[in-house]
Amino acid sequence: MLVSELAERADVPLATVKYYLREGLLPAGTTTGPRRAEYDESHLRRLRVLRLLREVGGVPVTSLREVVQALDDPDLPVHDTMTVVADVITAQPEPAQQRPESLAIVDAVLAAMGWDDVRQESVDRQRLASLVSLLNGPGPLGAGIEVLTFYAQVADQLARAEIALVDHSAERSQQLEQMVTGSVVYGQVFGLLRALGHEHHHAQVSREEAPVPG
Amino acid sequence: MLVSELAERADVPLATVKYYLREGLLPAGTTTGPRRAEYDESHLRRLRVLRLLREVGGVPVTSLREVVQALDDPDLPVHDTMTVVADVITAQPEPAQQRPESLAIVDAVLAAMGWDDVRQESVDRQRLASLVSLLNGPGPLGAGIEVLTFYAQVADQLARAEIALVDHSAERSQQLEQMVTGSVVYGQVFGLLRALGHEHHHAQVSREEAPVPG
DNA sequence: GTAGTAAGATAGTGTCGGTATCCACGGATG
DNA sequence: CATCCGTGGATACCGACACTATCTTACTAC
Repeated sequence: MLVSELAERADVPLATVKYYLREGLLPAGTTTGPRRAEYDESHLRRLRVLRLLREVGGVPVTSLREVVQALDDPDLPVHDTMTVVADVITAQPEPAQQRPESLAIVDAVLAAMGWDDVRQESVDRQRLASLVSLLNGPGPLGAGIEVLTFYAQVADQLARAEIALVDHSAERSQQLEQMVTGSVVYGQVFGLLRALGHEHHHAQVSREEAPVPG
Repeated sequence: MLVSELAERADVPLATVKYYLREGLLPAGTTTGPRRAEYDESHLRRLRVLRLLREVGGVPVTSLREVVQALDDPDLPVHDTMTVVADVITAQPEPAQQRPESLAIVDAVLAAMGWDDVRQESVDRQRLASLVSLLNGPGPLGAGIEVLTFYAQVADQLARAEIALVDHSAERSQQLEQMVTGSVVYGQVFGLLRALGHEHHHAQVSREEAPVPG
């Protein structure tokens, strides 16, 4: 297919597709003439993944470049590719200084969960420590090992189920595509369900506290 | 305290504090002279909440204005304030057209959970329907009622616990502050824990699939 | 008095994620 | 065979966003 068809099928403005091509997020089509190039289904799938990460996940374009680099290296094992992706797709730049004990708290939670396959250098581990610092700073909140471990136990249910759902017999690119998009989209889905749960349960306790007169 | 001290205590650039004042996110201090104004602890708390929503939650400044409007209306009951906030703080503009059956799927999940106190007009309900549309569109994913209900059950554990932790005897502003910031920060915390769980469990199955030789 | 800084207003800056324009030309169309 | 639409490719431009810098006036502490 031609680039205009690619854009139309993915429901993305043509100018944006050209932009992604420029940025190296989308591999060039096979040139069939001086002003002609052909794109195939793999381009379409890639484009859909990119838009999903951008629009649903809010992943910045510069991070997308790192994602595609990992995805496009056929010799990188699936798991290693996923760690690269994981380090990059979770929101927020926030470097933020952190109090020293926060990493220890995080590691205690990881130990309590038996999550001993989390890399020491995982960016998410650092980011979590930053958040823990923030929580234990000034303010009404606070994050002890018990609370965090409760959260981790709930997260574990999700993580287990989601990993179990991946078809490990499928080929590399399929697995990765599924895990990357699923991780982002279902992350949002869960967040929304949590918010809806808040709304329901808070309505319940509000009614108990202040019952309608009569 | 003077504005410069306020800025310093919250660890926010003075220019940014002035910007928030201009934008009406932060109420003006009490004027004590033509070029003098006093700020108090409530300003400091407000400023901390604002920064947290911005930096951790990624909430845009325009949405922050709606948040403070709701927070600053002392006659708005806590629960109604929270619904206003909930409609505004969950990420993404994404209007996105949706296939008609998606809302029905979402409502079936809500019914299965007994979440009958979710408002019909909840923005998150709509957003979730958009995501479901996306999931059931082209691509390797797909979201049936069963899967979504599983997610909702996990989310329910979090939502219940989080609502239960709120001190409902505290005064309005305290409750709201705690719920708003907690909802945002712990949302991030959970997301990170989920990612770390993915990393661990995926490492596990990867090792099983391709055991080290020897 | 005089140096320092406050408040308040106005204008400017950098980044991000696209859009728009332009060009030269090849393939489809009549 | 003439035309003209649309292509690939390059470059320039744009609007939103969240600040940031400057400038002015005047009080206040020394």
